[in-house]
Amino acid sequence: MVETRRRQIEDVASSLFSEQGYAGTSVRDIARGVAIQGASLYAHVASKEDVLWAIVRRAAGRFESAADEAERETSGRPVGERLEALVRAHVGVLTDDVGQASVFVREWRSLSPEHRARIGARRDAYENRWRRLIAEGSQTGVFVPADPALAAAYLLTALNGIATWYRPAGPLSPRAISAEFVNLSRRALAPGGD
Amino acid sequence: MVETRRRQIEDVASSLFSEQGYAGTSVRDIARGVAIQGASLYAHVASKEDVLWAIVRRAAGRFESAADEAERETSGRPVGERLEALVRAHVGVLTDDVGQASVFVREWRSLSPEHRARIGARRDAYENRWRRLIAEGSQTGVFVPADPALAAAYLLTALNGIATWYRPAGPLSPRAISAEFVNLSRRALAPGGD
DNA sequence: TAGCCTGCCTAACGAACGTTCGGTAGGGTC
DNA sequence: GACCCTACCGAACGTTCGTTAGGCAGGCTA
Repeated sequence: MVETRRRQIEDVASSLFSEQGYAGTSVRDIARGVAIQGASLYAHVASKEDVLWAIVRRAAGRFESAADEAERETSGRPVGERLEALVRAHVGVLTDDVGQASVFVREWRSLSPEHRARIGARRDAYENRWRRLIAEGSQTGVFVPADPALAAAYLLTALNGIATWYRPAGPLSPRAISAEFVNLSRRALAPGGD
Repeated sequence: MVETRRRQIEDVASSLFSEQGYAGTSVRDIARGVAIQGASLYAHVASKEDVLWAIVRRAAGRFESAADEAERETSGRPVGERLEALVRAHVGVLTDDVGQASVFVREWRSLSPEHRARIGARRDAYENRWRRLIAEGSQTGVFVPADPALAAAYLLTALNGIATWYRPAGPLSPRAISAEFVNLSRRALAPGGD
């Protein structure tokens, strides 16, 4: 029950943080979401920032292992397919738990300096995967010549935008979004258009 | 001096809000930025939210009039050129005042319900310009067939991402960013690639 | 039955929050 | 010299913040 409670707190905090931001959410708000008193939260949690850190860390892990799997599955395949798998994995993580993902995308600035640095390094490493892939495609002529850093930023923020508007109850299925965004992303880098 | 002071307050608030968020910035933080006491702010400002509202409203106006001008200048031209002008205008507003633009992009959720509704309507109208253009291009075969709503969301959030990482002192000039992002955006919608 | 552990409570802490108030220094107007 | 206005001050308001402390009910273990 302890671990369940802790998870429940993180889930409630995820959606509150994603709706109102970290600074805009009080400890008592979170507690209300799990139907206990604010002070009682501290039986399960070290601090408010500890909750944010747990959410962000877990979300980062999900992005990383999804990308790991995508790269493993498409290892040795053409660059275009590897990019497509990466896009699909990223969108999948986003739509799988929007609350958590949008906290990861938007609220990492609210972490303590130490945690922010730690997560910043992981974000850089993750973004570097995209840059490397784009650079490889550019050099081999499969992609249009593009600044890998700029193109990666373009793609990643385009995808991350999903976190701001996607709602599971909405009209668009994760599959439909993924398909369309894969097409847009592949074409953005594909030579020949125009 | 009154009007200057007010503008000075909004400028300081812009950068603070964009760095720490609206909820994470105190009235006394803003006051410190203009070297007066927190209470003295209220000689120039009705409330904290009033400052945010002024910033957001002004930023919205800048996006709108930049798009107006872009559409006026390219009226009657091919869809591809009109989209390019729209992208260029949007990126220009973003890089012209990153602080203000990123407050507009990220912090409109912190507005009061009334103001949030007002700005939401303007955001919708702005996004509709993009959708219409994309729909026109899709129907005439100039662009690839795409869901205009999804494609507009993709493009706009890709561009808006600039607000999160662009710094005037950084290595990338607004012109270079604009050129690259115009290319990526045009190609994303152009048929023929892959 | 005694004792302990878990999970929550109420009460309270000091600090910070947005905002209001009365006052005052200094310059411009009559 | 009397007056007023602008721009700011320090003090304080009531509220909320994150967090700590001590206690109590109820189930598990001995």
